Amino acid sequence: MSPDNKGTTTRERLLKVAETLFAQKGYDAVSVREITNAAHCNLAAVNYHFGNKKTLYLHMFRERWMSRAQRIRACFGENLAHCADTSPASVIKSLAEALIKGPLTDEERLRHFQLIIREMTKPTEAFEIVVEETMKPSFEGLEQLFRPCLHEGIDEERTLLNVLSIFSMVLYFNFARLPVSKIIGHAYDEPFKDRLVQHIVQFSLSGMPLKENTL
Amino acid sequence: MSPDNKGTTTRERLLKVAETLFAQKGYDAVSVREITNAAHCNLAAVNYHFGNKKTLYLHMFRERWMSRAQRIRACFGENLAHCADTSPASVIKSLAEALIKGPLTDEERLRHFQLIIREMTKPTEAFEIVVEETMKPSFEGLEQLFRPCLHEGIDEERTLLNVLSIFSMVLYFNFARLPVSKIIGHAYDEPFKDRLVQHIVQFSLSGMPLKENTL
DNA sequence: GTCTGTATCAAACGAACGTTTGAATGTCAA
DNA sequence: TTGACATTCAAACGTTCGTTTGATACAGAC
Repeated sequence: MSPDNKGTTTRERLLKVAETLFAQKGYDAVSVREITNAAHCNLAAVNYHFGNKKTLYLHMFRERWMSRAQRIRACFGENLAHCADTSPASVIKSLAEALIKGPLTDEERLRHFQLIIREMTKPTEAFEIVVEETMKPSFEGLEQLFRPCLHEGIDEERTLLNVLSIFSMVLYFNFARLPVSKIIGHAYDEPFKDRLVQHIVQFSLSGMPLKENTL
Repeated sequence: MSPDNKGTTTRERLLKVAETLFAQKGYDAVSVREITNAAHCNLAAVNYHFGNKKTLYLHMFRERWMSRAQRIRACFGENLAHCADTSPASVIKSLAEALIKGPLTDEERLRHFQLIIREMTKPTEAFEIVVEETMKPSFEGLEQLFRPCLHEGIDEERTLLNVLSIFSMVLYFNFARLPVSKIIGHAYDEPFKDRLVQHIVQFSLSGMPLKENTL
């Protein structure tokens, strides 16, 4: 047994290994044999604990991905609570920091966004759950936070477009590390993440049609 | 033979069908049999014309994807030429229109961005080519167009981050149609695309640290 | 001890995969 | 008409896939 497998059940190891492999390679490119080998268990374990490969994937998404999304949302809430106000500047900064520097390790964050990108590109049953339980509530929450600070003429759709645009940047800078690194010419280190947060906050903030007295 | 296959060679049909299927399902999820059935030719045709499945994919990317990227770049150039100046407003508008309303049909555009997202998520040999021959030149060209209009203190990295942010929005709103449609509550019709272009231009423009006299 | 249920295992299942083969076509110059 | 070449075809190749099976090990209850 490798050291990171001590004290864990076969079920937990399967979920953990499956998440890493599915994120790296995609559902179809990962075989059950590859998963069970990496989890140091028998081939039949997937069928015993989860019924089949597809159900393993869905359980992984529900039990691991969703809880991580929850941790990010909680971190956003804490960040915002530490701010003096709920101005758009505070909201965007709290959001960008939660997503880019937040509670996840670099590896976790990479996996997290790889998985959701794969779901967006080729949706499974997991996608519906994510949209309804994570994305919609998040976006509507943000929309309500921003609304009082936007000009009265701005309708809901335009507000949502603003939120989606912020989200698109966060998503892109997280999952497209490879091309971004190649284009900017250096790695994704901590100082760069700081610059990234700063950039997203500044870029998004000035991109929004704010009233003048709301920073 | 279906009507859209008249007057085409087996090779061309294979490339076309392969592109659609690879974009929809991803490389691993598409079998050679599925491709050759859809192309109305024999199973062995892939091996005869391209050697193997992987080489078919690479040829498809080189011959079809790259040429489409070229068409988009050409459209951007034409859009910009029709403008009175090369101000950031003109550049961003020309870019957003080329990418969102440009020379591609809706289907082509969907496939185009699905394919590049797949390459970003799980790079193959095709990815290196795209970065070097399409993305880098495009981004550096945009960076040079923007540079004279930005404050002197802005270094190259921040300029690139601005360009990448614009790109991230375009990319997101093209490939993530499904979640976007669900969140905004209606389809991706022509009026919405107009609103999208308008939004991206306005959002990006005010997000950039421009000198005051450059619109 | 015996029984019961949980968990793991090696081995095999049929199906689908990418690829290869060799014969059967059609085409066109000699 | 013949020969050379390009293309298509049905059939089979060996491999890997997801899944199933039946035996085995081991716990705690009675």
